[in-house]
Amino acid sequence: MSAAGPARVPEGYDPHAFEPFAVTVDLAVCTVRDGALHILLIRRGEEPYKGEWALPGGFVLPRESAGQAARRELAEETGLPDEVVAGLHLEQLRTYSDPDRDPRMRVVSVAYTALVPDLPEPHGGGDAAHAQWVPFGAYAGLAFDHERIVADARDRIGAKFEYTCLATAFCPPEFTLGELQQVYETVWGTALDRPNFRRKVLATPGFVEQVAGAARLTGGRGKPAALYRAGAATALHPPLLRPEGRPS
Amino acid sequence: MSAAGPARVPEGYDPHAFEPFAVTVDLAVCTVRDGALHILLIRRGEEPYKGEWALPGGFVLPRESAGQAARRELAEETGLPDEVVAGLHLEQLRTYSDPDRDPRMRVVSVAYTALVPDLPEPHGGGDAAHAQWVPFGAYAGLAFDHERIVADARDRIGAKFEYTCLATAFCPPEFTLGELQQVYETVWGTALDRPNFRRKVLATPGFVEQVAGAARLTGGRGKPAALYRAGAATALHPPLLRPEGRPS
DNA sequence: GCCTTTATAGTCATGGTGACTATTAAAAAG
DNA sequence: CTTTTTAATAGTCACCATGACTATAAAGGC
Repeated sequence: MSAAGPARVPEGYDPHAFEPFAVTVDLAVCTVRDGALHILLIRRGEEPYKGEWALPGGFVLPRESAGQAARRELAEETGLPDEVVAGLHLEQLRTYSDPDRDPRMRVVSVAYTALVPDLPEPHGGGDAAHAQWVPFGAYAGLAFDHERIVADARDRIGAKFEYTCLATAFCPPEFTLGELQQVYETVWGTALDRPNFRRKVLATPGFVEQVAGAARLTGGRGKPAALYRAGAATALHPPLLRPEGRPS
Repeated sequence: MSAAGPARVPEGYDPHAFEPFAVTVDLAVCTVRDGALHILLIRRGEEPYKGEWALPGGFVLPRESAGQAARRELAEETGLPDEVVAGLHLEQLRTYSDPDRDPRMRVVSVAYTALVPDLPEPHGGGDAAHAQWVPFGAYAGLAFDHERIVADARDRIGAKFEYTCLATAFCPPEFTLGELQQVYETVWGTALDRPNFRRKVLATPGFVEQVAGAARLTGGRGKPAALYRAGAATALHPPLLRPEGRPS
C-alpha cells in the first residue's frame, strides 16, 4: 500500500515503532569474456560470509532511489568514468526479501542486472579494489542468497535475448556480426548457424547499422568482417528464438 | 550488497543509525470482466490522497517475505478462502523506491501482479470492504505512484501473454476457447482470427486440455462449445505474437 | 602458387501463420 | 416447421520466416 491501504497504520505513524528494514541494492554485472559469461564478484572482507564471493552492492541512501543507488554502486565498483556508466544497460531484476537472507538484520535487497562490454582493465575503483570477473558457475557458493540472484540474472538475460536487441550491450561500440553471434552463443550455450544468424539480424530494422567502409580482421585470419554499431531498435519482432526452446 | 559489499558499514552495525525504510507491497489485482480489463482498487480513507483510488497493499511484517505479505494481503482484500488464494497467480512486478513517492516517510514498495478469474462477488473481506473492480483507465489519477504501477502491470501482462500460458489464469476452471480468445483480445485490445487462434492453442501441447464430453452454450445461441481446462504447460513455444508487434 | 580460415551470398524445403471459405449445431424469428 | 441467426469447428491456400545446406570472396600462412 505504500503505507496506504486500510487503516492498519494510524495516521500519526511512527517510523521507529517498527523494526527497521534496511534496503540495499545488489548488482549482477555481467560481461562476455573469452567465450564465457562472466559476473563481477567481490571477496567479502568481514563477517558474515567473510572471505567468500559476493555480489557488489550497497545501501540505498536516504535521498536516492534504488536505481540511483545501483548506478552509483556500479560506478564505484567498475571505476569507469561517469559518462560511460551512464550509458551502460542497467535493469531492475527483482527484489529479494526473505526475512533470514541476512543473519544480522532485516535486509530487503533490490537486485539489478548490468550488461557491460568486455572492459579493458578488470577495474578496481573505490572501495572494491578486490572486485573480479568470475565465469558463471566457477564459484563454490556465494554469500547470502546471491547464488539465487545470479541464477535469476542469467535466466533473465537469456530470455531477453530472444525478443530484445540487448545483445549489443555486451559488445564494444563497433563490432562484427561474428562477435555479436558469439555473444548469443555464449549466453545461450548453443551454436547458431552463421548465415541464418546474419540474415535474421540484418532483416531486423534498427538492430544494427553498418559502419560505412569499415572492416576488421577477426582473429588475424580470414576475410575481414564489416563493422556494425547498435541500432535504435530495442525490441525484436519477430523474436530470435533459441534452438529447442529451452526455458533455461 | 544485502548489507555486504565493501566495508562501508561497520561490523557493529546499528540498524537504528540509518533513517528507517518502510517496506510495503502493492497489489495490482487484475481480472477480465465484461470484455474489459479491470483492476482492484480501494478508496483511501485517510490522508494523504484521502478519498482517492489506490492499490490495495500493506506493510511487510518483520517475519515475512514480500511474497508472503502479498499473498496475505491478497487474501484479505479479496476475502477468498485460503485454498483459492493459494492457487491464484501472483508474481512480483517490480520495486518502486523513489524517495518522494510517499510524502510521510521513506517507503519502498514491492509491487505484485495477481491474475484472477472474474470473481462472483465484488468481494469485501477484512479491512477493505470498499474494494472495487475498476476498468483500466476509468480512474482520474491514483494515489502515490500507483498509476505508474498499474501501467507497468498492464504492459507486463500483455507481454507475458505472448510467450506464456498465463491467459488461463483469467479464466474459470473450465472455459471455452472462445472465452480464452476473449481474454487475449481484451488484454491486447485487438481482434484475433478465431480459427487461427484455435489452431494455435490446440497445437501447443499442454496449453489446454479438453474436458471429455462437456460442452456449454455461449451466450445462449450458437453451437455449444467444448470445454477445456488449463494444461500443465507454462511456456508457449513458439510464442503467440500479437498483431503488428506493438510493444504496448 | 595452394591451403586454411572467416565472411558473405545464395538455395531449398518445411512449418507456422494470416486470410480466407465451408460446415455443423444450437436457439430465435417467421 | 422452416428459415434465419449465431457461434463453434473444419479445412484451404499462399506466404514468409526459418533450419539446413552449398557456394563464393577475401584475407594470412605455407
